[in-house]
Amino acid sequence: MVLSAGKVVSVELEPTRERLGKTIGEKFPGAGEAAADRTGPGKTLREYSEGRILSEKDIAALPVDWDRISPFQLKVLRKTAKIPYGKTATYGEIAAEVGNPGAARAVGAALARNPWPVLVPCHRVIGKGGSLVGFGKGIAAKDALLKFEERNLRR
DNA sequence: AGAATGACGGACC
DNA sequence: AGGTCCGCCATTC
Repeated sequence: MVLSAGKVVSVELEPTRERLGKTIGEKFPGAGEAAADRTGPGKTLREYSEGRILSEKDIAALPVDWDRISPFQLKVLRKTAKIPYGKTATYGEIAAEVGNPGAARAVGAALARNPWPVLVPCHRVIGKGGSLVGFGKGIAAKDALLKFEERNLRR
């Protein structure tokens, strides 16, 4: 996870120092790393990984730099943030909900550049009919995240 | 300004 | 089920 001016700028599923360094250096000069902070986004991400069921409120509470993204992507991310833990929505549904029915493909493009994967639960957006379509870290990772959430809900 | 680019979706085979 | 083709839409170069 990378913070810039106290706001979440990037989240890595399996961060390596090389990747973080690359992200920080190339995309967000001046940003700092907050992988293990005890409060704020780092804490939220850690709790998620430990199985805590995050609510929409938890996501909304993140000090996210909403200015860095386009108006359309902003709408898509906000709508995505409302998908309940363990539930899923389709690209087409998100498109319709942000007022651009038919822009399913564009929704995919917007989510593909989600600066805060996992925290803004883009892994809960799937293809119509339940197909898992793509995911930045791979279909397997997407599947794993959904299974992970199902398990936690059943506990 | 125009063309290329996808984490879509629907039609068809 | 799986593969191709094509129309869509926001973004990027």
